[in-house]
Amino acid sequence: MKAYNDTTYAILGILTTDCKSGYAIKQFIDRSLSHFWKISYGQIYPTLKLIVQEGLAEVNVSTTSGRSDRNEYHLTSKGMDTLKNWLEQPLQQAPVERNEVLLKLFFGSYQSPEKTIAILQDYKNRLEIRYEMYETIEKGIHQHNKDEKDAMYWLMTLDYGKRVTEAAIKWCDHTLKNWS
Amino acid sequence: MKAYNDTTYAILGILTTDCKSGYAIKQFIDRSLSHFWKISYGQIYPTLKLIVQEGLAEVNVSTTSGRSDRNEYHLTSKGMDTLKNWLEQPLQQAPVERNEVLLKLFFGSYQSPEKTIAILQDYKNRLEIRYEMYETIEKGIHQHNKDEKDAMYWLMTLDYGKRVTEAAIKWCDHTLKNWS
DNA sequence: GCCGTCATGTAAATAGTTACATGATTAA
DNA sequence: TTAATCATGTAACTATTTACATGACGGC
Repeated sequence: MKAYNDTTYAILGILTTDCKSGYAIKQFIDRSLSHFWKISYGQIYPTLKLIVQEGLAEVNVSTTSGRSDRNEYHLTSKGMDTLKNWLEQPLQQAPVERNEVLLKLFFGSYQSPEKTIAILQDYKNRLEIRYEMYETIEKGIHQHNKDEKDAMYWLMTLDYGKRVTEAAIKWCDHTLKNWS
Repeated sequence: MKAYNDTTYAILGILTTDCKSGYAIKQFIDRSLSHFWKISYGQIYPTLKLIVQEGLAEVNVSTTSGRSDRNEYHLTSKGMDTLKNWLEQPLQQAPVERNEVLLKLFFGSYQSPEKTIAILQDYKNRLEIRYEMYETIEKGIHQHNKDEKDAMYWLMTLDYGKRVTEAAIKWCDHTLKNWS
């Protein structure tokens, strides 16, 4: 079976929900997937074109009064098979997360401790904002998608985000404490 | 002050250690930086060329008997200033870590629970291997770089890796328990 | 009339990996 | 002599972001 990149599979997956247009996909990603996957329009539209070319989805124009026309993409059975096949494949080598904070900290001896502390404090603030965002998304799922069979899986990914973010916040606290 | 990409700053930072050639930089990254930053030769050599063009380092050929000639790069004061200036800059918007496991889990309802469990188990194994790698690097720093002023900072980045990985492992356990 | 949202798309630039090419030295 | 390590580099490809271009509709 032909292989595609993960971004293509992400879009195939989203097309199983009721997000069917490029615009709706972008919104879905920003609202529900953004803690572990981001895609820009510059990737979405060309990828949708590819998906149709490959026969993984069919497109039809939906005209709703009071709205711009939208292209609706519907998975074909070939598209669904392709998605399921990818789900079954073993994990690829995990790409290393590039962490700008750690990179700066690594060379911290060329900087005053005050500056390093400021960076850590800033990072901690960002992590806390992120944690709150996860909780907001979580509440949204509990309220609006409680019955959906997908909801449980979506909540698991959020739980991951919360746990890892919490550990990072604790590391900030611990590291900051070593200086005071 | 002119801006470069983070990979360029990473290389400038490494040139402050006693790794002075492209080959030595690659080894240093693979041994000490690989848990949060990876760079391939395809980036290192062109970037070193750029660094010299920009006057951030000077190159001279070192001939050691019984070794191939190696190009040694030495930071200029302009290079050192550029590094220090970057260290002081506030953090950029943190790029989202793309996580293939979470992406597959997100669409887990299109797969049998057994397959999902297998993916989580596989992920947990990888995380455990990664955790052990961190401990190995940590021991190496304790033994060989104890006196270096950088060592403390290097250990902090490893502590981050360990804490975050531990949290991810616990999430795997917790998520797997929900199915059994 | 203007702003926000809905909606689709492309071009150029940037970033990064992979595969390839080359060649010296050393130890088994 | 052959494999491993040291050493440098490029070309092609893949991935991705950013900035731009366009336009409709609804509400203030």
